[in-house]
Amino acid sequence: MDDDTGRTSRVIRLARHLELARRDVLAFRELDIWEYDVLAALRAANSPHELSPGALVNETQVASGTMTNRIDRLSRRGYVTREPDPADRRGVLVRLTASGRKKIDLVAADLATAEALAWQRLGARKTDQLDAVVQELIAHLES
Amino acid sequence: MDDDTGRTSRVIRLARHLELARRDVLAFRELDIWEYDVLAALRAANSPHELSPGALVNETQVASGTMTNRIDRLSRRGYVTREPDPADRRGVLVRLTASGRKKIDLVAADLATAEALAWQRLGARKTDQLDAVVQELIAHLES
DNA sequence: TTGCGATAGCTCGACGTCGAGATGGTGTCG
DNA sequence: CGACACCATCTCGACGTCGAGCTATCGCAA
Repeated sequence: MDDDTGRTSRVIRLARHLELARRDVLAFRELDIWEYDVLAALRAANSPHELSPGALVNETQVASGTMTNRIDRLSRRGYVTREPDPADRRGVLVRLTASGRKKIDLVAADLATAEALAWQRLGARKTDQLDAVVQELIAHLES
Repeated sequence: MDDDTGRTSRVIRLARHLELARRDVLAFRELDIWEYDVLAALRAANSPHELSPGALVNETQVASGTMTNRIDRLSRRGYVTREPDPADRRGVLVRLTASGRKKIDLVAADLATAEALAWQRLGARKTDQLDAVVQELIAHLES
């Protein structure tokens, strides 16, 4: 099988499996995938770990109304707060709380363990090949 | 970059790009991705090109109520019909119409052209490597 | 045959997402 | 300094999905 449509479909299907596996790992910590995505984006921002809703929209590829809703729910859970942006009064900065940071660090460790194990079975040679190809494709598609 | 969580995230992100690209190609023919998925599954079934709603649920990984809704809309569009299953009076067989078959063949050709072009840029060596890795992973994950 | 647990597909209320429009703020140009 | 085009975020109604529960049917066991 080397038809191009099939290959595209298989990559999409693989990603679906990976997301499902991720969902299962996160379920142990009572976290949804979208919560992980938002918290991980905030964690990656340095210092006070804060980003604007707009930046989070770009990172996670959802509509603006969806992000408003998600920030609301994360803040109800105590993982983030909405701070006024000192540099732009229209703006808001979503900031990771101490509790949110503890949470994301915990689940990130879980995920790292689980996924390291999964990738290990493929062997270093093949994961390297995969990395090279995937990164080249992403680099091209995001330019 | 060779951390395992990052690799997983990148594969998921790549799949998202591929789906978006697919969406754009299908948009020219006024077809949604979910419509393509259902019609393609039916097209792959041989002879009268029919499958039960349950089989379509398995193929496309959506909830049963969602599939009912999708079959309704596809049948309103004239692409499929609901036939009684002669072997089981509870059952239904969703059958591709002539119009539906024409449609799926057309868009499948579009997709093949577009994606052949895209993969070509990667080079045969790398696409082969990708195929090998992706197929091994899928085989493992689906067992 | 009759009883009954399993199964197929559908119904429908709850919920999340989308995205156009509203609101208030910014900053540039004459 | 106004005027105005642009921008960030939130609001809210329309829509699709989910999934538990329903009805009709199946098929096996007694």
